[in-house]
Amino acid sequence: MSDLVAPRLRFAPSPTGYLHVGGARTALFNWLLARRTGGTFLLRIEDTDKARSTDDSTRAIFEGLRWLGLDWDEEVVFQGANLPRHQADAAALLARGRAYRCFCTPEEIAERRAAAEAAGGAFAYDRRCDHLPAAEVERRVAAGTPFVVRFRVPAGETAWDDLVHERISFPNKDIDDFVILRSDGTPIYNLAVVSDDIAMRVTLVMRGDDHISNTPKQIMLYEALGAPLPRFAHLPMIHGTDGKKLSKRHGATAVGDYQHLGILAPAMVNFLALLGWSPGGDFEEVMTLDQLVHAFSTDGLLRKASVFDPKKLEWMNGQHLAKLPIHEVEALVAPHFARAGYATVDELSARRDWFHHLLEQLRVRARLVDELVAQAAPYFGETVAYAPDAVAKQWKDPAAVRPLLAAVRETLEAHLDWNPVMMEEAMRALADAKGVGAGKLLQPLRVALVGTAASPGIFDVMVLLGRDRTLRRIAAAEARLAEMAAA
RNA sequence: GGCGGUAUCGUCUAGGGGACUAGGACACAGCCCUCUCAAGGCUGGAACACGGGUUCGAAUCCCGUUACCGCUACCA
Repeated sequence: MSDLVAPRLRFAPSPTGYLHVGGARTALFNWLLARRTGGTFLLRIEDTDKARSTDDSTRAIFEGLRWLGLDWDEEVVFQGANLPRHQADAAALLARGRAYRCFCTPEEIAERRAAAEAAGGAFAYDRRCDHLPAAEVERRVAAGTPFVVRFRVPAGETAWDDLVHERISFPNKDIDDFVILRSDGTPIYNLAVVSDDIAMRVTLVMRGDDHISNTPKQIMLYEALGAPLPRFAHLPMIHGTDGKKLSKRHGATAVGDYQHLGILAPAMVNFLALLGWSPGGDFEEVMTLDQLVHAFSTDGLLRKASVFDPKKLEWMNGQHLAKLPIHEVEALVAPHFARAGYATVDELSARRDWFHHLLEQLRVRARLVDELVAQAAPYFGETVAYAPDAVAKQWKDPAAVRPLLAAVRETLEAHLDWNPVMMEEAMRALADAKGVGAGKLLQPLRVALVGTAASPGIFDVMVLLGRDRTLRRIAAAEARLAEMAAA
């Protein structure tokens, strides 16, 4: 890592779907290293596959990165715009004799491949077009015969010192003379990537380890093009709970899915950072983006694929929800409250002290923003919905509960000073006077106030609700209990 | 099939020859706290894939086996 001085890194997704958690993690590591070392983080959209690339996907990638807080340096590069250079590089390779035209049709290749496989062997292009006399090649080109350009793989071995795997090497004999330019003149992935990485002066290529077998081909291309080699770092994959590559079968796989599920961006980033990387030793797992930047190093990169555990992500989210400065939580969740129809963001900020108090009470009890929003319902509006299970348990004997709640209401009505200490003293005194435990009073009261069996401390609930609304809700509960007793 | 990669609790991981009766976190179970639910604290069960080496000594080094993953396109 000591030789990584201000590296130029890039994240190069193809816009054929939403920003996947695996891609997000790759982007994150590139970004983290760039920010840690004072390097540069570039973004390139690999849209050369026109059939599968969409503008929607491109937008989703931008939005996903922005949501995570991963900002990129310099202008976004669209690979499709570099077609002329890709073709020029292919032509240069042809001119230098490092590549050759191949007139074999896709059908012929497929046939030979099938035959080789039927014979139990592996197919390898036999270089027959490389042996064509120059005059014959000229004749076919002049005649307009379609051709692809193949790279002539030299003899020997191709190896590199991977930042995560150390030395990896491939005997060149196992690598086919791969196509670099299609018959329609467009470049194949490996050529486009190398051409662009050279043009963008990328010095460290950090990507998924599914690219390991592309790497020797790319290294040969760099050498043939006379360009300096970048360093390579191949990150392990992220798998689903069943150990298989993450896919829709595993539920949410796009970062946008988690955003909508109520995961906070800092939690998502924190969770992703710890998949395939570790600061080493004993460390606090809950970290801010800033702490991640300071702790990040390629030394901590792991080789083993990891399993994406949604349970731990939720836990992580709960941790961030509970630890973030309250104003940040407000900014993050207020829009969700607005969407739930409770109040507008402006209305909430107009009652900021109250809202912060509410969030303080709710945030340790929720893991997802959606849960928090759902739990906030009783604090907005006049009425509450009584949950059947809570009613069945705490209002089991309506005839006995009603007078208790009436006594609670009367006691509270006698106090004008609406503070939790006073209320608690009064309630405990009342329980004593009635000869019951505090729970016998407070649990039915909780149902009356929020409609559920679980909530923040009941005295905080009353403060949050306010004196008048609290008293009205108790009265409403008494009425309801009277109906139940009569039924 | 060929080539490449990987292998520590169910999961994320610490570990770089003796400090390992293998540590932490998530999840799970129990207890404490307590007006409920969370949060928090404590406790518990739970792993070095297998077989050979090397060494006085191996989770750590080497080889093999097995399993899993990736690549093997005129996809990226």
